[in-house]
Formats: sequence, structure tokens, C-alpha cells
Amino acid sequence: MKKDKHAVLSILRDKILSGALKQGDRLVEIPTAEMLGVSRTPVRIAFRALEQEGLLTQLPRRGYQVREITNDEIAGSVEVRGVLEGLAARQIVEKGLAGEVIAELKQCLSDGDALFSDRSFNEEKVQTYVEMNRKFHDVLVKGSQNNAIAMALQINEHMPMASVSSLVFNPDESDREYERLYYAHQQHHDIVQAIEAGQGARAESLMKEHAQAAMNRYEQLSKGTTSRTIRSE
Amino acid sequence: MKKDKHAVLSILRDKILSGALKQGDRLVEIPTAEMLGVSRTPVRIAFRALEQEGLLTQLPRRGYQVREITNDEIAGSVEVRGVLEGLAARQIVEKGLAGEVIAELKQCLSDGDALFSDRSFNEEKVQTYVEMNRKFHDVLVKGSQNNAIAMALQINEHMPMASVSSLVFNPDESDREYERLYYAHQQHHDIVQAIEAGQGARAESLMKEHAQAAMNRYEQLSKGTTSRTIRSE
DNA sequence: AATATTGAAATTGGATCCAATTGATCAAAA
DNA sequence: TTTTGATCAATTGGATCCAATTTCAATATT
Repeated sequence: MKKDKHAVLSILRDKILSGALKQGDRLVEIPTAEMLGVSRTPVRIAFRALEQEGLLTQLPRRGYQVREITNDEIAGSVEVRGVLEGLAARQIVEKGLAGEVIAELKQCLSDGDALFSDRSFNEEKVQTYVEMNRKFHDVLVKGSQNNAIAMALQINEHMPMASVSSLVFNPDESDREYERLYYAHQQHHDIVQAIEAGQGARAESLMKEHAQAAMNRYEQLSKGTTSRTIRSE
Repeated sequence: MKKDKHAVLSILRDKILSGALKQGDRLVEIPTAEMLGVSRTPVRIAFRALEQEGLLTQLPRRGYQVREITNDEIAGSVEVRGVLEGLAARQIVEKGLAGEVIAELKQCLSDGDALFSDRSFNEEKVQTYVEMNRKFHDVLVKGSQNNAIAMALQINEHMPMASVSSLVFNPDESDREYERLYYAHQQHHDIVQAIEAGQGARAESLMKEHAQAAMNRYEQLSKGTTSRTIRSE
């Protein structure tokens, strides 16, 4: 089994994002290398990259540490995602390239519609939703033809809780959760409609609002019920 | 002379941004290491980081290459900077923390005013202006108390021509250049005024416009006169 | 008992070594 | 002459080694 060049980086990032490595945990080169069955070199490179991504901080001579991410930081991160994805939506319209992406976006919409056709909502459906959601945002960002947006988002997407690929779901309130995701999906509809109609500014502000919605949800949560985080990729 | 841990990274980045390494130039570990008088290890780490920053691309088994940055990419990057700095301006107002940063911003304003007190404009003054400008944007971003903005901008700031710390100046048209920078400085005044007045949305759009102004300039340019790029830090 | 000192352990950073892969070159065969 | 095959050089990725620095603890000294 030939490991990919970035395997160590991915594995470590995953462990952090999934919570296997908790905030505040210390991470040292040699033990980490042994744990993963590789040498120190790839671990070192990965640590540096994760530091750059803001997931680790270096304690001088005491290894690295999984950074504490405050709620404020998550909120800030969501704002950033909002303006960047908003820009993407606007630029799709402004560049007049909407036609080429609309089809893909509409595919996402109908995939979503299918999910909401009956009110039942289990974990599997949520997983599908998360993937569709991710696809939607992906198409939008790529469709903007502005690579700087993707680059700027990249770091953001590695922020726990703030990325499009992770979503908090509380199975005990599946009814309310249904409502919430349904609402988010309606926003997708509105956004596509705005893009199609050439309403760049409207698409932009809808998109910002859409990012914000996830945040409201998160704030309302935070008092640790039995919710689960579901991620894609 | 003890080299900093990130010395190699900084040196290479600088060579790229300053044009000492041109777009399309190939970069290989061993010769680069020899050139800098270090071993391959720090060079490898630097290459990875520069790849992540979008300044290098890896050609499989053929080393790395300084990426070609198209005008479109620069334009996109400027747009991104606009929305992010716009967000920063708005959040300063929204968070009600304006008081603490206003003083610093005003310092920048009066430093700038001094520069424009007579119409003479030499290269030294431009250098001072670039530093003041950088400070202004820095204060604004830090003042927003939203670290995600700084993180997202970070990559952007390593993009040649698109960052706040680099500015193109044509000494042959120092009169027109004076006008341009004076106008940009007036925009700074307006932005501070908006922040002070608690006009978040206005501050945001002024800031976006301000980023855009630099771009207009760049497009108008591009037909290679004898202009110089002046950078800070 | 408190403090200074010394030395070992931990830890990182850089250098060098080795292996694997692939592109290039050159020669041989069709 | 063109194509194919084989060998070699280039290049990266990972492993290990060595040096420098800092913390920590234990011991000696006052």
C-alpha cells in the first residue's frame, strides 16, 4: 500500500477535525511518527503545514499543541466564508459565465429536493445532504473562475465547525432539524434563482445570509445536547 | 549569524515577489540548497509552503516552477482583498471596538497628510507612503478582532501585485502618481470617517472600492512603461 | 532548608544517506 | 530512418544521524 505524499498531513488533520485529537492535546514529532509508522520527516512537514492552517501552535521546545478554537473564532470564520462565497456568487453573474454552472447547481437542487420529498430524516439522509451541500458550494466557488476565492477559503475550510463540509445534527430533534435543512435548501433555490436572473448583488447577499444561518444554529446549540457532527470527505 | 527557522522560505518568497525569480523559472532542491548554502531539508519544507501559497507548482519529477500569474488572477485576488478588508472595516464598527483602533488609524491619516503637504513626490516619499498604507490596512484587519480575516488574507498577500505591500509607481509621471495616491489617501479619510460615525455598511463598501482603485490603476498600466514596484517588509 | 549547579532527557532543526520513480539518451533492430 | 529497449541521470520522498537548545531534576553547597 503506497501512501500518498500528503497522507500524514491528511491523517493528522482528520484526527483533529474529528475530535480524536482534542484541543490542547500535545503532539510531539517522535511519538507521532511512531504512532503513524513513518519517520520524523513527513511528520515535521505535516506539523508545519498544520501550524500554517492554524490547527496547531508550536510551544517552543515542547512540541506542538492542538489549538483552542473559541466560539468567536468560529463565528469570525463563518463571516469570512460568507463574504467569500458571496463574492463567488456575484462574480459568476458578473462574468456572465452563469450558464455553464447553472446546470450543475440545478442538479444539486433536485438532488436536495428528492431528499426532502418526505419528512423522514435519518442519519444517512443527512450524510447525503452534507455531500450535496458541499458540492453546491464547490460548484459555486469553482464556477466563479476566481481561484483566489478558493485559496482564501482553503484555510477556512480546515476550521472545525465552520466549514461547509461539517454539519451538526441533533438526532433527538429530527423534526426541527428537517425544518432547518429544508430552509437552508430553500436558500439554495433562491441563490440559483438570483444567479439565473443575473442579480449579482442579490446572489451575493443571499449567500452571505446563508452562511450566517449555519452560525445562528451553532450559537443556539453549544449547550451540548446529544448532537453529532457529520462531515464529508 | 543564526538564521531564523523560516529564513529559507522568506528568501525564496522574496526572490519570487521581487522578480529575481521569474515566472516559469524552474527550481530544483539541490541547486537551490547549494545556492542558499543550506541542506535540502529546509528547502523542501519551503517549497511545500510556497506551493501551498500558490507561488510554486510542482512538475512531477521535474522540480518546481514559479507559477505564472495571469492578470485575471491578480484581478481576482484584488476582489478577494476587497471583500475581506471590507468585512474587517464593517466588523470594527459592529463590534463597537472602533475607539481602540481609531487612534492608530488617525495616526496613519496624519502621517499621510504630511506626505502630501507639498506636491513634490520622490521615490523616498513613495516608500514612506507604502509603509503607511500597509500600516493602515494592518490596523484595520487586526482591529476587526477576526483572526480568520487575517488568515484568509495571508495567502493573498503573497500574490505579486495584488498585495497591499506592493505598489507600482511610474517616476516619469510623478504628477499623475501624486494625484492617484492622494486620491487613495482621501479614501482612507472617508473610511475612517465612516467607521467613526458607526456606518458599518458604508465603511465596508468604501473599503471594497478602495481595493478596486488599485486594480484600475494596474489595468491601465500593464503596457510596460518604466514603472517600478515598491514593496514594504 | 533554600538555592545554585550540573548533567541528563527531551525536542527540534538541519544534514546526509538510501530507495524509488521517471525522463532522457543512446544504441540496436526492424 | 524510425522505433524500441535498456541504461543512466535527475529528482524527489523518506529515514536516520548529529548538533544545538532548553527544561527538569537531582545533587551539592551554603
